[in-house]
Amino acid sequence: MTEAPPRSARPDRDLAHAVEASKAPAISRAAAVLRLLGKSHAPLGLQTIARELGLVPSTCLYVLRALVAEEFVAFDADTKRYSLEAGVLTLARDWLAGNRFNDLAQPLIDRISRRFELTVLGVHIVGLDHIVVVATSQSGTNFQLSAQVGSRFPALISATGRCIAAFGGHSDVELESRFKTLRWDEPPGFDEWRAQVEQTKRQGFAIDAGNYISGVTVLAAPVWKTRAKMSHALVAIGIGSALQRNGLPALQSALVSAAGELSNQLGGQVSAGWN
Amino acid sequence: MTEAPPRSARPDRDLAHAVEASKAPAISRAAAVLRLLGKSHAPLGLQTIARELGLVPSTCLYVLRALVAEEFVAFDADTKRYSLEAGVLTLARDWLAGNRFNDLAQPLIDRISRRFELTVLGVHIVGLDHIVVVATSQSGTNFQLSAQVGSRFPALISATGRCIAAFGGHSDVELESRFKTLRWDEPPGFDEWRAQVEQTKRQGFAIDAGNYISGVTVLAAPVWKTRAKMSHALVAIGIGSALQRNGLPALQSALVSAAGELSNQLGGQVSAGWN
DNA sequence: GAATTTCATTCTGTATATTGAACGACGATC
DNA sequence: GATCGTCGTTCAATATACAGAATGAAATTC
Repeated sequence: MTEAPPRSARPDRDLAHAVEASKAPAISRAAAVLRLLGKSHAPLGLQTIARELGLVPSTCLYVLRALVAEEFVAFDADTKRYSLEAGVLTLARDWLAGNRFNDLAQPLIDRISRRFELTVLGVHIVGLDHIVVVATSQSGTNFQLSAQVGSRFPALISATGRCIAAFGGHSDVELESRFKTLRWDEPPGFDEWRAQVEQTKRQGFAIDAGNYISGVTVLAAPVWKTRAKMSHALVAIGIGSALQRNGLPALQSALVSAAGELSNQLGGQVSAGWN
Repeated sequence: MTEAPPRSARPDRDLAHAVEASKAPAISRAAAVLRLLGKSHAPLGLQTIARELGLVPSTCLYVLRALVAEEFVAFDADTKRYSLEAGVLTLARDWLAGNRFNDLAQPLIDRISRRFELTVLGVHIVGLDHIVVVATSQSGTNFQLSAQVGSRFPALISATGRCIAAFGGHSDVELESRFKTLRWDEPPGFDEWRAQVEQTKRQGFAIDAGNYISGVTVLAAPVWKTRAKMSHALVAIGIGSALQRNGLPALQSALVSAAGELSNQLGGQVSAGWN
């Protein structure tokens, strides 16, 4: 009778692993809770959260209480439901304040966005497997291909991915294993992709012609914090057919030259700002 | 002999207290680390962080490692220094996505900002002692009085504070004790302030005429999520002398009417969005 | 409106996260 | 160029955060 079909069936094995390895498991749990609340489209109750993450309810309760006390999580005393609190905005502002890339990149991407009437992003390469959008600029005229600041993408996807593969200094075996996990609208074969990466090395920027999203062309140019380390990229996103007409070569050189300018500015002064 | 004079003299007694009371002290420590890194204008080393927060270095190291693993903290392997990582942006985006107030408020404050040529903010009331700026709109023409999204202020400061005092349902003793901790350019006396709060109750909005910042006038109108609970406020900020000329009464009614409209929209549908 | 499931929360013993000292390595100082 | 100070890191003992059962409250069902 009490059949209890497992609703979510996936009590977050990654979390279990992270908790096991860490010397501060409470922090892993807290991070998992925050991300779960972030993904959720509505406030969640204690049991739901615990079930979803594979946590013991009592432990989960203590985690939530601590997060509420720190103003990262909001608690509605009437409904007993939890959601993200505005405190997370403060951290984001602090990060942006200490980040020179954004201040320098914004005017450059604004200019390119206006001139070519498309969406331009600044992205930050975090770790070895993710990138985060940190600056955006959309031309009002185009029906905008929008991406919000804070969005995360797999490192190797689309044009940015080819840049990272070309300039990130990762081993071939690692590239191949990560490549297999990617989701594309129209996936390139691995050999085909390898060839495109090689071309990216030669020409200094990458193109994704409809692979990631059908009909959408993406350009990416690398930005170097130091000579050795590619830290960011500038990304232009437009409708493929429109781009062919409006002078792809001009966009390419504009993007590459802006990225180069940024690299110089970031590499120059070492002491102020740190990302 | 081992006198060990305390360098920073203030190893964060609040943190010590929070850790003591909590059943998940690691989370309090992690939050303190994040906030410290946020405030800092440069990456920090392990010892510096531990000293500043009154933590044992080894414990602090484990906290930092966990935060790095969760991509909330960046670690420079060369300099062994820690700073905030872009992962915090993702949480902020998630919060914004689940928040109907912002979407509804932005066009309204844009309109008021353009019409009266001043800075208009949407603020979120978090807990009993802080507000957070969640939306901003600056008129390009004025030399902008800027405030960034994510900025935190004491709940009772300036015009917003008078609104919270008037409509927040807090006890008089609590109001007085919190009032004493505030920092103003030109502090009002407590009795004077009480009278202004009473006036705010009657007229439905608040004015700060140069108290918080000399020469700057601030208006605030309350936004109600439910009949009982003031959850947000709309805030207009301008140069005092300019405001007197440009029709303060018109601004007042525009602000109050926008706040009322928001209250209706937020109170209406209960199920979508939650802040 | 009573019964029953589901929820949030408290409680207690134990596995373990935290502590403080010791280690090794780097950089500054004289 | 040797010494000293400071840094990041490891390790073993123990104070304690956490898992699981028990409790009470609140919906939900019949």
